[in-house]
Amino acid sequence: MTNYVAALAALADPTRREIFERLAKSPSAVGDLARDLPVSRPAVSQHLKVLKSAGLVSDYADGTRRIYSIDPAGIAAIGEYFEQFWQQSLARFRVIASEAGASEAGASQAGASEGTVTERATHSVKEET
Amino acid sequence: MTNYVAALAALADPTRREIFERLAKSPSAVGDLARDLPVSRPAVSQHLKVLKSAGLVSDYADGTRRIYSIDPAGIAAIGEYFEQFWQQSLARFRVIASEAGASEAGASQAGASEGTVTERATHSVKEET
DNA sequence: GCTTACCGTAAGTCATGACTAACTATGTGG
DNA sequence: CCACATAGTTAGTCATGACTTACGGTAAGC
Repeated sequence: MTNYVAALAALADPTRREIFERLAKSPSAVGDLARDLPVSRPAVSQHLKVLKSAGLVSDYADGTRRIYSIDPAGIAAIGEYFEQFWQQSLARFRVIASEAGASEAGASQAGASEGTVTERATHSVKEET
Repeated sequence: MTNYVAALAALADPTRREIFERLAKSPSAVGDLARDLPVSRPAVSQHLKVLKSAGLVSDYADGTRRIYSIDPAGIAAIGEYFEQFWQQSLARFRVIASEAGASEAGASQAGASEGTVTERATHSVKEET
């Protein structure tokens, strides 16, 4: 877990998230990224600096160019962070569901339907009013 | 997936993250949260509003008080978002490692964190709503 | 060596949002 | 009905950070 705080702050910015998602599709140089983005090249450089220090991307030199690609470390850090809360939310949810029965447990409007993580929730919760 | 964008933006703020983590430990009222935090009660109220619209917390009335607790939906949204990139980063990593061999692939030093999140990727359970 | 291409850094501007203080609204108990 | 307690809302202030322009620095081609 490199630093989930930095990773969260980094991906909160739309431009940075866009850069990150493009790098997830394919590694790219700074200029190539800036060419397809609505911001200047220095802006992209600054964003990459933030992403790198957050452990979300890594780079290497190729002549005068620098090729950036995503780094699994940062993703893993965030994954572990939320895994922790996932457990806690499950425990809480189960307690409320059992002791409160059908009072206010329906407060959470489970919008998420399918998805690996959501399934683990609905799998164990089993709220049979 | 409720809205991973809003969820990421919400948890990027330190105060909001602190509130969220406290709610993960135990559901609380607004005043109780503000009493243990270095900010005023209206500030907590505003943060809770953001967290709620991001699907990260849910609330219910208890007299004049409002009890807030974490909502699994928001966590699930972020989980799914990163799950997607986890796959891509793994694929990328494998390609680079195999085709580059020992050139400059050492740029990304993320071999350590394989276990934890990888498990989640393989955990695809399924169920019907 | 000199030019060209590519990138990072510095300084400065400007908008977003986090915060407080004052007010309003609603529920509870005498 | 009145006093109290709790919480959401509004207006305004202030700091953080996202962006651009200008500059410096390094590697490749002629």
